Amino acid sequence: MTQEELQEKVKTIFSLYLEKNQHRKTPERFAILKEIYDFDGHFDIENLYTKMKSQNYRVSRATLYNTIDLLLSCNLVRKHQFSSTNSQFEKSYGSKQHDHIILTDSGELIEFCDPRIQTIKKTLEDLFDIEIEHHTLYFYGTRKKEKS
Amino acid sequence: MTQEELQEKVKTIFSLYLEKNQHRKTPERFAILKEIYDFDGHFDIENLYTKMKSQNYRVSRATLYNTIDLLLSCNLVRKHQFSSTNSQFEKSYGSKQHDHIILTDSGELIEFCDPRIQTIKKTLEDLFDIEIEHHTLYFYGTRKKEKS
DNA sequence: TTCTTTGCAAATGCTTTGCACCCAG
DNA sequence: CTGGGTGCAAAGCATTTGCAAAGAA
Repeated sequence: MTQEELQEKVKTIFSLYLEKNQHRKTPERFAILKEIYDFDGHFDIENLYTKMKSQNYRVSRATLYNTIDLLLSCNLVRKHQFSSTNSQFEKSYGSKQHDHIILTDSGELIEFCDPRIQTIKKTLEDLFDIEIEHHTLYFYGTRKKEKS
Repeated sequence: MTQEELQEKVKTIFSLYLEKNQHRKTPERFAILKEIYDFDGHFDIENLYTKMKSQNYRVSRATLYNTIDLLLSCNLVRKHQFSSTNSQFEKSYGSKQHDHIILTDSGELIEFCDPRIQTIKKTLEDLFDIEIEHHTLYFYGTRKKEKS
């Protein structure tokens, strides 16, 4: 899928979601979606605000928070709490489900996929008779020191 | 281990930690540790503050935050971010390592242990040549609806 | 005595809210 | 037209910081 096809795809998904939930299709909402999907990696509200302001969008933080909530609801965006200060986000459509390792000394972020997390999920669903919608898994560690 | 023995044990651990790191052994620090270990389940700073105030302790939120940081450093307390609003804590010594399921409809919290998380950890350590200190794993879900 | 730690209050910073105006339906 | 959505500024709230006083070493 090209970047352009991805943009079209998520625009359609968002559009259908808004329709279904009787929310209006404002240009702001689609502009924000586009900016998010133009960007790779993690971002926070301030990043996004600055990025859009520098491109001469007229947008407010309130609308960013607002729209991100909608995008979370239709699973086009994922939310993270790496630190307790602010929330981080990333686009989620078209990218593999993954979890994170945070290297606490450097702040570096590693993404990984491990199928065993799905088997744990299944076990828990059966064991507790629940339906699991999503999960968050973070490992915190450091690079191994070389032996001297 | 009785509750009393547990209290003695963690007091000793904390004491040694403070010594080793050249922090002072103030009565406030031990009072806070005691209150935390007297309590079962999760709590936040406000809970703890109210609880201690109602027992006529003279204590400030600043000191609570401060002391909790020390207790986190010596692994006597664990920190959680269930929501993005505030941090939750729980005592960690003498209780099995466990992870959490959050039932988003009721707010109910389930604790579980799954050894497979340790095998994932090992895999990652080898794969990325890192040392993992700890992790957080939360599953978010709902009780299964009965078929009607 | 010395200098860390304390309580208090003010400050900070992310997020939410109130409100008048705007515009999608 | 109408009511939901927007930008802006103010308010909220958890956490951090500054500072004078207290007290551990």
